[in-house]
Amino acid sequence: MATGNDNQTAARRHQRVRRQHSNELAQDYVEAIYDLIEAGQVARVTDLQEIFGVTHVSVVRALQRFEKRGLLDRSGDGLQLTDEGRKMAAASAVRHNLVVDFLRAIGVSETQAHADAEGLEHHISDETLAAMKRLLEAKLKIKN
Amino acid sequence: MATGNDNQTAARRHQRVRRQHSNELAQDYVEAIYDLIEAGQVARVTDLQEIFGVTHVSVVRALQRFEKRGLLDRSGDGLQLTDEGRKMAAASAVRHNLVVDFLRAIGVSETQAHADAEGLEHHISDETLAAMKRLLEAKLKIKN
DNA sequence: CAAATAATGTAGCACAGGCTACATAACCAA
DNA sequence: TTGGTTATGTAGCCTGTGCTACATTATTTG
Repeated sequence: MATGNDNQTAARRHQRVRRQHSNELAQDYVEAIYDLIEAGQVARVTDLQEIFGVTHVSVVRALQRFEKRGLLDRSGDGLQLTDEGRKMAAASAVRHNLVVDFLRAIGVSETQAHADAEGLEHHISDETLAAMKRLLEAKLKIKN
Repeated sequence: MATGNDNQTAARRHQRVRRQHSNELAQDYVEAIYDLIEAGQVARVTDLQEIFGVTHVSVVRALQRFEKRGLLDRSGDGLQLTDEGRKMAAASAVRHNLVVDFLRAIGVSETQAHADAEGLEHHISDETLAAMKRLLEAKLKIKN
């Protein structure tokens, strides 16, 4: 076919998805920490444990990895993001919000839009994001 | 906010994403095997190794797990799907194709649509899928 | 036929990301 | 002050999903 469905192309696509997976948790963590700080709270292990629905042990282990990766700083009282962590969080937030808005715009319920966005946001290319943004703006224009 | 952003809700969303992840590989495998068989080929370890871009060892280990889960049968010459495996493959294929068509419809390139669909298809709820289908049909109507 | 190649398998390692069980430390309350 | 509760940490286990290294078997080819 003309769809680029040879094995090599498929392999590249699957490798990309695996790369995306290995970044998902980090993005979710920095985003959660970012949101907590934005809300004027001190970001703690306990908060993350509740947000992600895992034990505090899983949170601590993840935070250790992410600290090593230079995304955050656990030396002080609450969790702090590094510049890189904040950058990643901001990018994730933009992506996340755009996906939610887009899903809402095509008629998905608030609840489901938020739920789906959680999984989808990590697998959307810049090109697709741009397409969603275009459609979102076009749709808004129609509504006015 | 009214978006259901309390911790418990967030936890449920993240737990759902983790469940989706634990099924992704199985879905990708049965879909690949299904496609090979549909194309009149004998599905072999080698094919999957090329399609997924991993070593044959990773394929063999994955196949062992999926055989235990009752999704496929490795007793014969080529790989065969069980009824359950075939059912999963068919469902995945429908989802996958709809996502590709939808992305194409909103202006994403063929190449990128196929690439993104690979990651997205596992995280889309029935509700969102239905919304995409509606928009797809509406768009087609406009085009005619 | 003998040697190379392809296909498949096993052994054993690494890392991510879950978990329980157990140890502290700090704080709060009777 | 002593005894629970909360927050955080470590030790150590499991599973999934990658990997390399090393068989084995079948097929192909000089």
